[in-house]
Amino acid sequence: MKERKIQILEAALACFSEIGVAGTTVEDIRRRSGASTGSIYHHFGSKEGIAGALYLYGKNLYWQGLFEVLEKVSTGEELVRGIVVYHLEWTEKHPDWARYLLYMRRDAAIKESEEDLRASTATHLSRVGALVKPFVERGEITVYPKELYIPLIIGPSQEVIRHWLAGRSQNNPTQAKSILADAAWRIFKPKAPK
Amino acid sequence: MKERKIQILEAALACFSEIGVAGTTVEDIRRRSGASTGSIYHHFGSKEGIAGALYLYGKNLYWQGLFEVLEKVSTGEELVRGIVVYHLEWTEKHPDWARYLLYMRRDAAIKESEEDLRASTATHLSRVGALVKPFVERGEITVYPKELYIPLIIGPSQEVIRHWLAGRSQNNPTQAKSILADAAWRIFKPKAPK
Amino acid sequence: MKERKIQILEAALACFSEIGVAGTTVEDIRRRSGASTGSIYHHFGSKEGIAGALYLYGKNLYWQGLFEVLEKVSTGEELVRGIVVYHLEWTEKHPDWARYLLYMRRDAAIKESEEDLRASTATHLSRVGALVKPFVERGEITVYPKELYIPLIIGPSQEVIRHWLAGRSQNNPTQAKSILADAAWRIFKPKAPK
Amino acid sequence: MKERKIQILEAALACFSEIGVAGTTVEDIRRRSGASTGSIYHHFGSKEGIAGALYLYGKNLYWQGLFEVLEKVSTGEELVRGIVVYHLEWTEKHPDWARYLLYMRRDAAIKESEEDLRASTATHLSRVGALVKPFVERGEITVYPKELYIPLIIGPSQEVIRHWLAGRSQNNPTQAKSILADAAWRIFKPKAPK
DNA sequence: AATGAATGAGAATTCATTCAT
DNA sequence: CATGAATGAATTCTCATTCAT
Repeated sequence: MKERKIQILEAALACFSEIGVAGTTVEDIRRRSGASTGSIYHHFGSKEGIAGALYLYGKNLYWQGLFEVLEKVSTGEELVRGIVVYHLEWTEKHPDWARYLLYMRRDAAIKESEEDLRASTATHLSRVGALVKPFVERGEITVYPKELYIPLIIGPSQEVIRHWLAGRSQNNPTQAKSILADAAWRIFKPKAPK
Repeated sequence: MKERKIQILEAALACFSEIGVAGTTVEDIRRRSGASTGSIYHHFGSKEGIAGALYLYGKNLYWQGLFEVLEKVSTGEELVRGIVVYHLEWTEKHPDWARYLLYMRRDAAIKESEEDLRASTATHLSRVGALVKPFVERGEITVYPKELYIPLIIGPSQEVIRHWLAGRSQNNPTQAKSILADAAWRIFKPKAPK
Repeated sequence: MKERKIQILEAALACFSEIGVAGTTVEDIRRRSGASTGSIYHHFGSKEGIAGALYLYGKNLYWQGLFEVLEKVSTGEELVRGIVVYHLEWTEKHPDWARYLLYMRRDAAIKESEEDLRASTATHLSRVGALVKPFVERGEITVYPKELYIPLIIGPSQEVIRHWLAGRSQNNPTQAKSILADAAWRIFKPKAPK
Repeated sequence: MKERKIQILEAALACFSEIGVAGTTVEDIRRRSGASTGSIYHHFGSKEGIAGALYLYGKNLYWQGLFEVLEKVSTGEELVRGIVVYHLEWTEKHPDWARYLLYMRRDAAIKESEEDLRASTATHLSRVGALVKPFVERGEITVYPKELYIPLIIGPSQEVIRHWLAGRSQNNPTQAKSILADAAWRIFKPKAPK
């Protein structure tokens, strides 16, 4: 991507994270990025356009890191714990991105109908599905309805993260990582001896 | 409460739930409620005033129902399962309220500093603490750091709810209630036989 | 109509006439009318809204005057000459309105699809039709295809008016009124003795 | 002329004709022509530059055709009817050009002050004057004040054309050509037998 | 000649809030 | 209490034009 576009996205992320998308004005982004108003609109078309591009970009960052983790795990337990720990660590390392992706979900939902986001989400999910499938087939993790995997694995972590990102908690998310990983594994550990 | 005030609050809830507080204009509320601009300001002073009154009211609704559940449970398992099920059922029954309370959380952080909300939240939490304490002391549920109880119990349910409220899921939250309750209980069931 | 609305319309007419609709900014109208931006939008919704309301208002002015003329004529020749002369005199008396109605025709065409303008135009035309019909039936004026009456009667006058309004002619339109009325009558005078 | 220049002019004509010069953005022309912004400015210097070049070109097209007609007529009646019919036919054949020249008239007033347009208009008018003069002198057409010739000959046709170009009429202009030519001739036919 | 990113002044419009009736 | 006109600062977005490559 072009230098200018990146500068604008970085400024936007900082602003959005600090004062929210609604609270951020294009003027804020202009000032912070050093770009001109026209340039911003040239590249992104609208404030929503910036938000959408940013969401896509951030999501890709998150998923790329996750895939690296998924490719290294060899047991069901490593899989479940790996996802939880990655989620907590990534968030703690990139709080701005995490905050943005979390709070933007809804607004982004509008844009999600657009080609790019839809396509990217579909690709990621099917790729994850493929990586997880073998563990399920080998009976290394409990079988659940498809749409419950994500909630069951990262649900508790998400709640912890929300509190922390909202500034309502002093404890870093990773402080609880072993408890949260244990909890997730309790949910996914097969009942019968494998 | 006067008829007019209630009309305004109902209209506001519908608007806030649909397009968020920031996205809702006073004009939207005026149109939907049938009240005049002046009347709205007469009753609530500001847009934030409406949002605050609504938040307080909705939170009380949620907590009151929860207390009724908590007062009936007699075992740790009933406690954990009861909370999960209540959470899912209440949400499904009051999606507008649920959506509003969920999306307001962040903005609420600001408002939470205000007298009423602070006081109410503190009261609720200590009351819950008192109700839960005996079960912990009796060893009926696993001991966790204080700030992890809520995430561990309702985290997965929250994720399911979020998807549903955002319209990204066809399945009603309560469809998964037994799985989610099971999962929560797996997390809280004491390791050693009680 | 309320005082403020009229002030805004008057200011808008002056501006539009002087520098065109496209060239006029809402700020121009605000300054000239003394109203606030918000008030302008409260009453008209948009710049186009002002243009539309103005068009409707001006058209009514024109037609009302025309009806007064039409009600007084008693022969076919008086009818034809009366229309021509009225058209020239009205224009010369209200150059701002004339300019606006003439140049706005096209843009107004967009708005014409809206209830008000459509309805008003239909009403006027049918009323004129009713007033003219007797003369046609009595054979006092030549019969032409319906859609050609207006072009044939005021076509030449329109061209003269356009030049004058555009500032490309020193001669007032009414200077040519007898020639233009003669020409119109030549077109409509029945061939055979009536 | 270079291919690129022509592409730009054609795109500009289409745009200007559809939504007017003021309503057309350079971006519209860029998209439609396939040229780059820079290229457009390289060739024409400004949006006005395109409009001017186009106006000059279109006007010449119109006049050239008219001269061909004028050179063939041998009687006053042929002259008057010839102009009317040419005007209607040319318009119907080149609606984009007609629309553009018509709607540009006012803006053109400004540009008319520029060298090229002024000179060209003057040349055309004097040439027409020279061609018409003999008929006047021979008494084959009625004498009118100079500035009324154009309005009297093509006034009604212009009105018909305007309606058609604005899409407010289903009937093609040429459908009415014999009536309109008759009407014009009634205006110009000498009273006394020639 | 061509390209398209960059510019920035200026425009339309929004919206929470106030206030006279 | 109710009404709705009025306010005006703030915001998003447009667009002709310039300029480096």
